[in-house]
Amino acid sequence: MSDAVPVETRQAQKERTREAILAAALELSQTQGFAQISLRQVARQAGIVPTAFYRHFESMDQLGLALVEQSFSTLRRMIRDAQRDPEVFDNIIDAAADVLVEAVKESKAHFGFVARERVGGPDVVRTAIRHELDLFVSELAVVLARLPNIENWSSDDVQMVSRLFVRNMVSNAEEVVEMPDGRPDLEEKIKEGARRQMRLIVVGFRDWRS
Amino acid sequence: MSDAVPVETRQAQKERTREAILAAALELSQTQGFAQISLRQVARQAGIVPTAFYRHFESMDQLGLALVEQSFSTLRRMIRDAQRDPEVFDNIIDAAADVLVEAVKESKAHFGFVARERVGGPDVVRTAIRHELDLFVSELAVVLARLPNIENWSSDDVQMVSRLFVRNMVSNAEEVVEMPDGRPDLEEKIKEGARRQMRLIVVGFRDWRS
DNA sequence: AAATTGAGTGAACGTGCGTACACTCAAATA
DNA sequence: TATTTGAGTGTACGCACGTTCACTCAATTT
Repeated sequence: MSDAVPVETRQAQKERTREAILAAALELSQTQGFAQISLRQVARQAGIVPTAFYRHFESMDQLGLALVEQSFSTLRRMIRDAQRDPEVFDNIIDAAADVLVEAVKESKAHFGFVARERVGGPDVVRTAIRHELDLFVSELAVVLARLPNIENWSSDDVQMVSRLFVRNMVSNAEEVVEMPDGRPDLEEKIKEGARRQMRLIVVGFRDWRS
Repeated sequence: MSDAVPVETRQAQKERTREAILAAALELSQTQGFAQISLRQVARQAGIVPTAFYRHFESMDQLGLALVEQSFSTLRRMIRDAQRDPEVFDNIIDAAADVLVEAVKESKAHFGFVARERVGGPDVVRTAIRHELDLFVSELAVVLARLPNIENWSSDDVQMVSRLFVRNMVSNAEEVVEMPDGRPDLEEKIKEGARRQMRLIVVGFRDWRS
């Protein structure tokens, strides 16, 4: 512990390589799916030798779990930001449709990862994603329960509606992810579709009897 | 062309092997996903030598497409049968929920294949499944358009609702497929959830304004 | 009865894989 | 300054893969 030229390089360098591995795996997953990419491909793309991979993850499964974590932290931050917006409380539907399309466009890779590996990934990854999505449904249910039309519903019903919303979110995210790049018209179409679907569900709220 | 002891064995034998290959691939797909099973695994499970595979399919991709076809023919037969049932017209919702759970239970493997490979499969398989599902949405839209509440909707709206139903069908099918085997309670829960979701959407119909 | 066909065989190939092991050499520590 | 640490290297291994090719031998055709 004394004077040294670099402020902190060792730890930071390691972190940078770790990020490179995560980024490489995320990119390769987009075209081939996480389950079919190999440790060697990831290492090659990340610019390291295969054996160096083990300094950061003990297996591809662990790398997959790290990607799940990264993806959901992106997703949660997005929802948290959206909740701060006062417009959201007034008009959840249009806001949600906008937020969805915009956020997904920004984090295509992470949304795509979740949508794809939720059903196509290795066992351990699938399980982790399902668990995160279940958490997400419950979190959204808490938000929904405070909305005007819903405040005196049974909690079972609120959970169900929350599931319906999340399910649609995942589906719409799939569509955005599959969307070709330079097509703002398609984007607007998906947004409009999401808006209608949500409005339809919300209109159902009004006449709901359990 | 004259008398022979066997009635027809050559062609039939070939067909049996083909079915064995399809069955083997379907079973292996359930645990690992179609994209990660190998030609040699399929051959092994089907009881043939790897090279014999090529007598029936020119590649794994072609085998995948054959499985898509098989799965959707199962699915279509199911819907056709359900439509004959007069109860369906009176009470689509409960009927659909019942039909869904029962049919999916009966053809778990095929539904699972569609749900899984729709997003996780090889490119060519994904494309084929999406195309079939789009067809399916349009077919369902025709049926829906004849229902009391909907007959004077715009066709855009009907398509949208049809998409919503198919989307939910796929999601619920996923849940049934993931369901552990000896749990009739879970099954009833999923059925009830599907019923509620569809009812919610239908209630929305009544107050719908485009 | 003789000739043809084609589903299934079995050995062999080149390739990419995961992982082991012994290594280097700069940053971190003492 | 001398020592330790640990991220990244390079070789080497055994294995499963897709595909090739020349083959057998029973059902089918002539």
